[in-house]
Amino acid sequence: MSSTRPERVTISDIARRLDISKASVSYALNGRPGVSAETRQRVLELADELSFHPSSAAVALAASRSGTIGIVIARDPKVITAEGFYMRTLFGVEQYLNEADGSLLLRLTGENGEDIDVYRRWARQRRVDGFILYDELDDDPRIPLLVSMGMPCVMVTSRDLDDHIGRLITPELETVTVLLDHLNAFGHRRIAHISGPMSYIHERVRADLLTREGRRRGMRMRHVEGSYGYESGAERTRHLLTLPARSRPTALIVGNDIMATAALRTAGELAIDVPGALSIIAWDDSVLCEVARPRLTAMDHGLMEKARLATDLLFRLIGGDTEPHRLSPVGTLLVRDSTGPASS
Amino acid sequence: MSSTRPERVTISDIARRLDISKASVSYALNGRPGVSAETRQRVLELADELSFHPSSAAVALAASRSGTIGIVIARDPKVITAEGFYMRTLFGVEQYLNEADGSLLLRLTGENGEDIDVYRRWARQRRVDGFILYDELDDDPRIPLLVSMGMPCVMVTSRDLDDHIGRLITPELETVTVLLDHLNAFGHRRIAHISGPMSYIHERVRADLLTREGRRRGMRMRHVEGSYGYESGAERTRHLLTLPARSRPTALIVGNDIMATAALRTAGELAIDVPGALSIIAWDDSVLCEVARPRLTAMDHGLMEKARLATDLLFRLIGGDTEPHRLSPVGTLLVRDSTGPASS
DNA sequence: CTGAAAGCGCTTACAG
DNA sequence: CTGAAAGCGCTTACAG
Repeated sequence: MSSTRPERVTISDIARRLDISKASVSYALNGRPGVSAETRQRVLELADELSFHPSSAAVALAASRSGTIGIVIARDPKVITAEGFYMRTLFGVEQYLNEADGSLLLRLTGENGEDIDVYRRWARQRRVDGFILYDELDDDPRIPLLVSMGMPCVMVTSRDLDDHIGRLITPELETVTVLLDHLNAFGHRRIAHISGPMSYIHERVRADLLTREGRRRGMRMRHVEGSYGYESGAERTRHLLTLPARSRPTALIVGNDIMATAALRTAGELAIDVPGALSIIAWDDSVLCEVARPRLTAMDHGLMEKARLATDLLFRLIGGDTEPHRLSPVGTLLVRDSTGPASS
Repeated sequence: MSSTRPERVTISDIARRLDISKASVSYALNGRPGVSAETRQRVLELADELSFHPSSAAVALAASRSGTIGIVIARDPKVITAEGFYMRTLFGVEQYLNEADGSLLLRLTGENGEDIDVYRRWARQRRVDGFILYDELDDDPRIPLLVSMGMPCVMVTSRDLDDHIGRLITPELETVTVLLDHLNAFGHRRIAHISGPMSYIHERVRADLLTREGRRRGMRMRHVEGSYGYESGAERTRHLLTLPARSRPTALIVGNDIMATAALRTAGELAIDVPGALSIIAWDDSVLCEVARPRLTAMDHGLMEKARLATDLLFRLIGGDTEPHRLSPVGTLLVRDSTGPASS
């Protein structure tokens, strides 16, 4: 490819040119004690001049840390590319990494459990220093696996469990409260929740809280499970909106932006006015929600900030911190045009 | 975090237990000649039993290849999270990587040129074996930088240049032909192109080809530059649709899905019927196009397949291949509801 | 504050 | 076919 020889600059080169030991160069470069201020200065200058960057492999091998974290996403490509959820999340992670000079090893697998092998391999290979985990499952197999290998990890989840992994916990009750209060103020009494797959802990937590808190407010709550996909959202909505008038919901809380968009379209096809005859809320905001007509009321969960917090927590754990749980901030309801007074 | 000691298994362990040399273990594991079939077999079995995975750092250091490729995306987070372009692309890369057992180091930077530092650092650190580059610029600074460091790279681009880096070239002429023929068949004579930033080579190539090929067909072509963002798409559309009737376009070719959605909305606001009075084509397909009403006619460029090809090409280059240019397949026009016969 | 040395876990000529 | 040995480029006790 290239005619120029890519001459590697190593700490040996720097040591030789400065006539000091490699150890001193290393100490100077890493800001460790053990060198005089003057020596440190000279090393830093020469390193800069030669635009020296340490071999990541050598550092990783010697110090047994790679400076990189891993994220493995096991989701249907179709949904994931449409949702924007993960892209925002990745951006948040990257913002942190850009400052901390860490890096991200990313793997997108299908949803057939191939992910677990990737975790095992990366951990064994010491390719990463730790993982951020999403989409917690019941008896999630990743947790015992990674714990047994001594791999630090942070689960971004809705459940607070004392299992000694890091957890960034989404305060779902607060979200549920915001949503229900919003609908309550509009006088809605019959509310349906179209969730994502109940195999995800966070969906179960949301469904449970929604049911409990809705009933506490005297609402009639109904829950149906969706898959996050467009078709599934459309189908569930059609089912709900063709129920007998007296049990038909006047408001829909929909698990993601795609299904919420589907719900909106389906209402349109059934000639049901939104928000006149039906209110719709999307659990996650995105361009889809902005661009829909009427624009969809949605929760902004501050995904980038959340991801940044998760990354920070993981780096602390890797650094030896022992306080692994943290609460992520409450989101904001973006009240747009798809919610209004109850009709019946 | 964990109470269990994560006992590393190394090739020394395997060598000791089998009473052979580390070299033999290495040869056996890597499928190299130099060991008897029987020894190889025993090594493989024991490795499997101990679920041995070589330290990636040690391999990288000794063999000076990391098995990972780098992608640095320098784009506005807002656009990137909405577009779905990159998420599809990443999925294509990952599909290849899942099979080739490679990995992806990903960095999302802003668009202020911070990316170049990341390229330099990763190359110097030998963190990656090569890069896939997107969004080629005029006199793109990444090319001389990476070439001078002997870093293999593949530019996914629209321009065929003989500069000895890998290039996966999109056949833009074919796309332009498909789009114009489609509009031509509907009798459109006045066509406007809302492009992305002209600083990108691919946008320039498209604008030039569109102008040339349109004129060759006797069409009146007009080009305006957008930013890929929603507002920009809306603003440009408003401008075009409020031109005097005789120069007002009857069809819009819009540089991405977001701006196309904006164009559709804006037409709606101006009470211009789509496709009755105006046809709209999106350059890139996405859920946004599917979900819009009317559904947007759009090009499906087979982004996943393209990304897979790019990754394959890069791996070949890393492996020493010397045929760095390749054509990516032509896309398909998804004819939906936003295009129809010209009105005037 | 500084240097000599061992070691991280592999790969790769080089001899047998 | 097999083994002993050097080396990849760092870090990190350990002595001075």
